[in-house]
Formats: sequence, C-alpha cells, structure tokens
Amino acid sequence: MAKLKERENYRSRLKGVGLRHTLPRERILIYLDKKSTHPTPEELYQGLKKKGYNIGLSTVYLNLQVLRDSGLLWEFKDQKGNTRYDGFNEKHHHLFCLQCGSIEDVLIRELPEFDPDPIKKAVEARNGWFVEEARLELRGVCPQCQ
Amino acid sequence: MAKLKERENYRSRLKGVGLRHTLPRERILIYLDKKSTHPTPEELYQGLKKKGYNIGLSTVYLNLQVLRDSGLLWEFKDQKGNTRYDGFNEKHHHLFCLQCGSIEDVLIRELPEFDPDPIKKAVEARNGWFVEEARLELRGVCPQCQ
DNA sequence: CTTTTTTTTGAAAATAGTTTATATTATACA
DNA sequence: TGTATAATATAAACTATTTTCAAAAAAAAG
Repeated sequence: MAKLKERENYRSRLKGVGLRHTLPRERILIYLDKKSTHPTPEELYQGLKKKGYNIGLSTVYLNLQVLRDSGLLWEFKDQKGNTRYDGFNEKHHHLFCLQCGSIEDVLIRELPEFDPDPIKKAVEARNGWFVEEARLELRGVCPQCQ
Repeated sequence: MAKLKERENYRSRLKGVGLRHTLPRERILIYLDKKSTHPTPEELYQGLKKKGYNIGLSTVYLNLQVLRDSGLLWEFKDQKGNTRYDGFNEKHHHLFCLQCGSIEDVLIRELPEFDPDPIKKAVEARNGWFVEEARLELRGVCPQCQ
C-alpha cells in the first residue's frame, strides 16, 4: 500500500534528524512537498484544515520552527515580511514579483548557466565564512503583471 | 568646495528619478552610501540623530519608501523579519549569519565565478518574467561565530 | 518675491503575527 | 505493556514596528 510506504518515508526523514514521527509533522511535510508552494504559517494552517485535518495554529508554528531547525525546511521572509516555508525537495531559486508579490521557483537543473558550488567555495575561501546555502533572489515582474 | 559638489550630486540623483531634493533625503542617501551598512529604519533614525541632525522617525519611514520606490535603495528583510535598507553603490550579494544575524557584503567584482546577467536572460526567456535584479542570498556562519 | 505644491513632523493609533501557559494526549523504548 | 518523555491544543496576551493625521515648514515655479 502506497500510504504505508509514504508514512515510512516521513518517519525515516524525521528520525534521521532526531525528531519523533507525529501526525502533525507528517502532514506539514506532505503539504510542503507539493512543489512551488511557499505558505505562511496561517496559510498552511488553513490548508490543512481544509483537508479535514484537525490541527492547532500553535502546533503549526511550533513544528515549522522545529522542522526548520532540523534543516527539513527552508524559512524565508517575503517582501511584505511574512514568514514563509519551503519544503525544497529539489534545489531551486526564487523569483519575486515586485507588483503582486507572487513567488515562483526556478529549478537549478533548468538553469545550467549557474552552479552555486564554486561560489560557495570562493566565498568561504575569501570571506572566512562557512556557507551552508547559496540561493538566488530574483526580483522582477511576473507574466501576469506585465 | 567638496560639500557643494556632493550636494549637487545628490540633487541630480534625486532629480533623475523625479524627486525633490530635500535635506532629509540627502542625509538618508549619504548615510546609506557608507558601504556595508544595512540599517533598519530605527537604526538609521538613531544614526542621524547621533550626527546631530534633527529628523523625525516618520520622515525616515516615509522617505525610505519613496527612495525604494524610485529605485535608489534596495529593501530587504533580514532573518528576524526586520526591514533593512541598502544604498547599493556597488553591486553585491549578502551573506547572512544564521547564528548572530550579521550581514556581510560580497562584492560582485570580487566574485569572478559569477555573473548574474546570463542568468537574468535565461530566466526571462524560460519563465516569461522581467527580471530586474538577481542577487545571491548566502546563508552560513560568520568567522566570529565559528 | 509670491504663490503653489510638496514635504516634514510628532504624537497617537493601529496592526497582526507570534509566543506563552498549562492541561491533555501521544509516542518511544525498555 | 508500562513509564518517562515529548508533543498538542486552546485561548489569551504581547510587543514593537509601521501607519496615520493635520498643521507647519520647505522647495520649486513663475
């Protein structure tokens, strides 16, 4: 059964970073695995409710932070300052629309012009930092707003 | 006299984007021209007061937005969600320390491995967006926190 | 110089996302 | 299965940044 396999997948992802497997955590991860969604805590909460799941807003907040601290999620602030989360199954960059605020993913594998690894290394050598992530932040105008 | 020349410089920068030259605007621009500062509105306000300038906090807020809307400043949110401003005299990327929150600039000219222009064009061609800016967001640990 | 338009200011109000507390419930592991 | 440990839910409270407003001042235009 596919559902059981999926559950084991999430169980091991959580266990892999030393976290317990719980239903809220699994549901949050599943929700964020849908590509190209970058919900705020509130949006995620509403989305899970709409699926018929019972979950508390503070549980959502708490677990988003726990999952982020364990490296399972990417947290960022959008242009309005709202906190947004990204399950980042596949490495990608973000395109921000300056007019409507929409966010689109640009997959790294679709962008052969750019490989972040040499840059990471160059910055580490030059600036003395340890670089964990290198992402592009692209700002512009989306097709709908043009 | 250098001061007069400088004033003309700011006057023309402001006029170039259709804004009036006023003392608060000039002082904000001068303050942000000091490289590698990314103050919040409050920090900028305090910094200007400390220099002996009389300026209102609401004036700072207002003009930061006006200057940003005219493309004279780059606005971004740090990891805590604080709004920060950047005068960007010279093109650069940002290094964010995940531990202490400090922000360091990485000048593009010091990073020959990376040229954003081909990426801009590729994304425009592939995604149908108009791309105004392409910056790297690097997250890691600064030398002090290691 | 005078007029018109735009900007500045200070205080007050709004805003809203996030955190906290604690009682309850679920999970892991022996 | 038992027990310790950790997670969840609910509602209330917080906290500080940002916005608003109207009068006063400054800048541009003629």
